[in-house]
Amino acid sequence: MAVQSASPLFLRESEIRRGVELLYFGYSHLYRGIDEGLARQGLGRAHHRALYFIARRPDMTVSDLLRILGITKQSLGRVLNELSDRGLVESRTGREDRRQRLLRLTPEGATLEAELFEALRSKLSSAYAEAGQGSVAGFWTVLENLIAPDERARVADLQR
Amino acid sequence: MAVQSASPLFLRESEIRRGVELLYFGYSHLYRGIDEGLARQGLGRAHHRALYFIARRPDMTVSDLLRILGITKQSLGRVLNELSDRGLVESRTGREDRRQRLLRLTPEGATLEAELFEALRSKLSSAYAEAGQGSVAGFWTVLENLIAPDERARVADLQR
DNA sequence: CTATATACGTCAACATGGCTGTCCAATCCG
DNA sequence: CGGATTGGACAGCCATGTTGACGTATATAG
Repeated sequence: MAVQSASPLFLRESEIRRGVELLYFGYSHLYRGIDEGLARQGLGRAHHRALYFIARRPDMTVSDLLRILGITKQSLGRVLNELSDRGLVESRTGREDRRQRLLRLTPEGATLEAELFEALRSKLSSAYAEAGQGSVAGFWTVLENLIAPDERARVADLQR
Repeated sequence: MAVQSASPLFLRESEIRRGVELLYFGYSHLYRGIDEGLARQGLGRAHHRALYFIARRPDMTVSDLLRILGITKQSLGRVLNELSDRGLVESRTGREDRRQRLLRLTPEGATLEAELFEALRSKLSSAYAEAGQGSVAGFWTVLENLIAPDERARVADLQR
């Protein structure tokens, strides 16, 4: 076996590990700033995820949010109760189907979400700017292909 | 205000939200398969991260691993104890500095890590293949720029 | 109208994996 | 020698996920 041979297998593994590591550290870095803002409100990342998607799709139903987050009803229930206790989220009964609860941010919730989003925005937009538009397109393409086909529709649906 | 105007601000926010969402769902999907293999051993993601980096850099010291993972000594201690109880990781005393413990996978640990890596590899490599080489380069570039400058050196150091 | 399915909420118990604070032993180095 | 560093350990707490079991309101099919 050749020492450090540039075999396809070796190259492939190295490329994969690079992707794994960049995703891990990039993801970690993106959320590092958020945690501080959340802690000031006594909230955690789970609350942020709910706030984020409710901001993104006002009047989303509970079950839609459950499907997006991929957690159990009980876990989400706790989070939504805490958010509504703090007056950040409110829900109204659905007009067509009165079993549904349509979720919305209150003005206070919208303000908090905007503040947290700003932390994400500043980090991602400077990464976009330094990388250039072509790289951003590649970044999106790889990630889209990483998502399971059956989930892709749900994710794409979020962007209009 | 024009309906759906292509204002720079609107475009920027939409591009940022797209990145946030793709990162979240892509990252989630990448690790979904891993959890099952880990559960069979009674291990969690925290164990996998330790296994992964020890595999990547054999003879890494405990404090190097702490810096990479960004967790506390106590949290890592629990994980390392569980891994060494199961015979997956072993440590030897450093040659130069005898206070250091150099971490290594046992053959069993290496086998498990390889099996878990295979799950990552199959998902990421098919995303790479579908996206194409140009997109992969962009994917790497954006993520590298997303990592804080002071962390970049540590991450780059992992890839040789 | 009745039966069944769905959407949502809730109680209880438990696991994982972070955290803080504190203390200690071995070792290195000036 | 004495202070700094590396690593390990004990105790307790918190956030956020899990299962399982139930209950209520509403929709919908037969």
